[in-house]
Amino acid sequence: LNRIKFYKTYPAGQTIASDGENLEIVASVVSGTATLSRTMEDGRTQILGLLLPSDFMGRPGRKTVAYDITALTDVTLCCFFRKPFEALLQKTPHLSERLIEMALDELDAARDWMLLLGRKSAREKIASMIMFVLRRSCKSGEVAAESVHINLPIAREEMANYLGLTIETVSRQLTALKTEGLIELEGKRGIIVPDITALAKETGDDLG
Amino acid sequence: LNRIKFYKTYPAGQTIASDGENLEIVASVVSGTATLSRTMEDGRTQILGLLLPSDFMGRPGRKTVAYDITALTDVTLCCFFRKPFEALLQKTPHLSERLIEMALDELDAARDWMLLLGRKSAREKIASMIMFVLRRSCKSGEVAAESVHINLPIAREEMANYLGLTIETVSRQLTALKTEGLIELEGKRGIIVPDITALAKETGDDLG
DNA sequence: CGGCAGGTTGACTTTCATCAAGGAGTGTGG
DNA sequence: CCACACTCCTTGATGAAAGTCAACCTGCCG
Repeated sequence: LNRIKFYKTYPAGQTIASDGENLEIVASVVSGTATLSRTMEDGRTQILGLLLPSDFMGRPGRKTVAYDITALTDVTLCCFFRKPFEALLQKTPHLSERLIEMALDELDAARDWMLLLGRKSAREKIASMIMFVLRRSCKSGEVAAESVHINLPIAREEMANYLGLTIETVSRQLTALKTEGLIELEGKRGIIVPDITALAKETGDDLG
Repeated sequence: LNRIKFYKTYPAGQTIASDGENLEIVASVVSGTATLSRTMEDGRTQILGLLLPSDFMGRPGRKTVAYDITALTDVTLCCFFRKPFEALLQKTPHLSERLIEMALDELDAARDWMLLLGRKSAREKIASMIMFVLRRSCKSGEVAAESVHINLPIAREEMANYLGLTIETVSRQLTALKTEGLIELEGKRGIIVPDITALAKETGDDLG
C-alpha cells in the first residue's frame, strides 16, 4: 500500500503547482504551510484554502488543478503518483470512502468561508480567522483553556488575501482588537488571546 | 441498483432540510430550483449554492447537513435512503469514483465563488452571475450564439444573498448594465444578452 | 550604517449598505 | 370593474465601512 509513496520538499515561496497545470501527484502535507489561491489578471488574489500539516492536496480523477498552490514556508509533502493512487482507490473502498469524506470536509470549509467572505464585517473576519487558527493549532482538548498563545501561519498580506480585505484593513482591525484588550500582539506573527469566549463573540457565529 | 430510489416533491418555499438537522437521504434534483444557504443569528444569509436539475445533494457518510436546503420553486427529488446508498457505494467503486468527482466539482464551484465573493466588485459579481446562469441553461453548443435569452432561476433577494450584496445594489447594477446596452431586462426574471463576449468582459475573469 | 521587507497609521475617496419612498404587476373582495 | 393590499422591484438621498495613497515605523541583514 505505502510502497508507492515518496517525499518531496519545496522551499518557502516556491510554486508547487499552477492554475491549469497538469498535476501528476496527490499528496498530503507533512510539515510547513502552503496556500491554494487564485489570481485575477489585474492581480487581485483570493486565497481559497490553507494547507497545514495533515491536509490533503490533489485530485484523484483530475488531470489539472484550477488554482495555484504555493509554499509559504518550507513544505514537505508525502506524495503519490496519481495513476497508481487511483488504481489503489479502485481496489480499496475503504480508502475511497475516506477520500469522499475529506472532499466533503473541504467543501464544508469552503462554504464556511463563503459565508465569511460574503457577509461578515472586517472585524468579524479577523476574529473568525484567529479562531480558525486557534482551533487548528491546539489539540482539541486545549481549546477550553482561558488564555492561549498562537502563531499565525501567514503574514498580513496572506491574511488579507484569505479574508478578502486589504492589508491596511487587517492591520487596523488587529490594532482595534488589541486596543479593546481582546487580543495581544507579539511580534509579527504571535497573538495571545486572553479570553477565547470573548473573542468568539466577535466572529458573528452562533454560540459565543 | 435503482430499486431503492423514490421520488419526492416539495412545494415552493418549503424547507427541505435545516442546518444541523439529520438528513437520512441523498438525492438528485429532477426538476425545480433549490438553494443551499446559511444564515447568521442576526439574519444575514449567504447562499452557498444553487441546486438545479441534475445537481446532487446530501452527503454519504454524514448524518447531518451544515446548512439549510430550501425549495425556491416546486422541487422534485429523486431520493435514496442514505444507508442502502452507502452500502451500494461500498460495492461499486465505479459509483464512488463518480461521487468523488462530483464532490470535487462542487468544491471547484465553491472556490470559484470564493473568488467572486472576496474580490469582485458588485458589477463583476452581477456579470459573473448572469454568465453562470447562461452556461447552466444552455446546452454547451449554444453558448457560442450571439444573442441569448435566459430566465433567472432566482429573484433579486436570492441574487443578493448569493452574491453577498443587497438587493438595492443588485437592482442598480442590473439597470447600469441595461443602460450601457450590455443586457436587456424582460419582466422580473428574463434577461437578454445581445453580446455574450461583451458581457463576459465585465466578469473580471480571464479571456473575455 | 543603509537598505529592505513587513507592518502600522493617517488623510482622503470610493463603493456599497441603509433608509425611505415610490412604481409595476397580481390577486382579492366589495 | 375598480379599489386595495401585497409582493417584488427600482430609484434617490445619505452614511458608514473598507479601499487607496502615502508616509513612517521596526526589525533584520549585509
